[in-house]
Amino acid sequence: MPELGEVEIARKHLQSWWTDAASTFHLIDAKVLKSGEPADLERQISQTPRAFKRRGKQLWVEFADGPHLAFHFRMTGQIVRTTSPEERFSRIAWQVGDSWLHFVDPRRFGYVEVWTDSERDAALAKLGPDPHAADPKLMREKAGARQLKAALLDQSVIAGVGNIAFIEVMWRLGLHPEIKGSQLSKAEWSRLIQAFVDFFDEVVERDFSPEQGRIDYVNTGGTNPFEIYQQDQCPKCSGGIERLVQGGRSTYFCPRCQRSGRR
DNA sequence: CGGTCCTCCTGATGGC
DNA sequence: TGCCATCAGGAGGACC
Repeated sequence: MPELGEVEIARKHLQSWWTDAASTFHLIDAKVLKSGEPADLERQISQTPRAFKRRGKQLWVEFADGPHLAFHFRMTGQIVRTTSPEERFSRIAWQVGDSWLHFVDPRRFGYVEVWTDSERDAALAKLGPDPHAADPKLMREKAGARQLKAALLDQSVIAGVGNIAFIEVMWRLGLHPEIKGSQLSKAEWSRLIQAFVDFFDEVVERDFSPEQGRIDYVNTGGTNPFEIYQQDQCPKCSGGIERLVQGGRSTYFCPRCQRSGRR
């Protein structure tokens, strides 16, 4: 799944579900293995994991010995636990005890990589800090003259923010979505960063359950738990939500409640 | 540098 | 019912 909160939930799920070496392994769609050989993947997945780690939307698993396994979910990837080796859109399946774990990804934008230590370090070097570790002064510099949306979705500036988090947080702070980073003071940058920390904490608090086998949002027939994203009416003023497109991505916002920084 | 468009892929949804 | 357009949580690259 997509943003920091859902990836953190996937990390916690793997941690509670993948407690032993896999006994059976199926690489159902070899295309999802972006780097490394199928044999490398099978060898690692058949070991007992030592640590489950995450930065932003990047998840990886470390083992006592050998390379690491990295997961990136992009738009529609997620980790699912079932009792069957058959699962719709499963690209990789492995059996742990009585459970089957699946890397499920209908659109196949997501991928898995086998990482050496130096490959891991190189991948992480391209990512900015998680929101809780972000420095407002540095953030403001790295945002440059761009619109906030472009800067915040740039994973090298801050890691983990996606389209939904951007939309929800801008509404919470009353900021117009077309505002530029340079229009915000350092104090306002601090509030912005804290709002992302709060938003992602709430997602994990609301949606993580060790027993729950999957998460379904908006586009998969599930519910929409968000206040502005793909909504019609503003919860604050009851006015209509509007939609605009920035960099090819939809932005939903309330033109009455989000006037701050309006151009 | 910044903005826009396209691409990867497969589905759900709504209009006609 | 069928057909077509549009949109979808991400991100990299081409191009102006």
